Amino acid sequence: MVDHQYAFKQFTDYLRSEGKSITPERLDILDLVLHEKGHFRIEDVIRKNDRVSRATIYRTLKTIEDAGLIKYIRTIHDEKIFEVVKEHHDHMICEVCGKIIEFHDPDLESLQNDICASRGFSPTRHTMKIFGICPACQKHRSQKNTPE
Amino acid sequence: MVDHQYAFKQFTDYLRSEGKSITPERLDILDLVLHEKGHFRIEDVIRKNDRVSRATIYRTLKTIEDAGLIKYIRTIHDEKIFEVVKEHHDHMICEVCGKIIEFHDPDLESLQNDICASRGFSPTRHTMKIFGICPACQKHRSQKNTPE
DNA sequence: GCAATAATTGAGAATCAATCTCAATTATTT
DNA sequence: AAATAATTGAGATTGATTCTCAATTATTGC
Repeated sequence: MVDHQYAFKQFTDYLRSEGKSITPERLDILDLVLHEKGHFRIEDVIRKNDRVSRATIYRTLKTIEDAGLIKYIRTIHDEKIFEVVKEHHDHMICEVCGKIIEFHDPDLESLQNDICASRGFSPTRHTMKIFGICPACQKHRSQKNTPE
Repeated sequence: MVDHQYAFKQFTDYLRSEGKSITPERLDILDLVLHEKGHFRIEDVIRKNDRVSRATIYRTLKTIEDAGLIKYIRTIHDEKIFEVVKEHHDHMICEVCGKIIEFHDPDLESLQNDICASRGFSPTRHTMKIFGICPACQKHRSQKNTPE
């Protein structure tokens, strides 16, 4: 879980450092976003909020993203899915049910650094997505295919 | 480089297996795509082709993608960039000049399989993008920042 | 090869997410 | 509290992509 108070401080610090105003709209959207469980879409934010305009929601999500508090990934169907940034992690995406599983592997991180170093590339960040079938969907499948 | 003749066979086989027609439009687009050097955008195909309609280009690129001959990645600016599928590889993307560097690392592949196995996830494919600064842009930067 | 059938194409309309415009409003600065 | 600067909202606009459907072309069965 993310510390809301800390996130708000990070956000307001960011806004001040950029000479941007601290507005109720921006704080409302951040609050809404922090209360989202896991992953959410822009339309979720638009639907759940009856006060802030669509344009401001788009603008504000970009601002929150610039502040480093949220980021998005793309599903197989090219949908933008946002999430609150916690510690760095990568994603497994189930092709059957769409479930997004987060994982982190230190070996993967160091291997990536090695790969970059050997090619003179200076990495700032990366994304890795593994598509496949999650454990639950594997079970369903084998049940379906196994006659009794 | 990709063997064009083999690619055409793979494409026509795919079309037949799906009950789809083999049309000059489809073959033209595949031919154009195979002649693209490296990475290309849909608008490149639209511009370079004066015969086939925009709608058919969109439809056909999707068909060629379904046939497994091309795929796309997203840049930092969310642009769709297509490429002809060769052996599997991942990407480094320069945040300064936009250059796309392909790489392949067997250790990375086996590590991914290990990670999936330990979580009961059955992988079908993955994408990995490392964002950062390419060797050439690093050189430019250090030159700029170094007074003479 | 030829008719019957099925699939594809093109032109432009439609859609959809995202962005822009600009006057009205609100936050910040002094 | 006034002056200044930034933001907001409503709706228009954009731009990429998809859809529609009549006309065209490919495939199938003889």
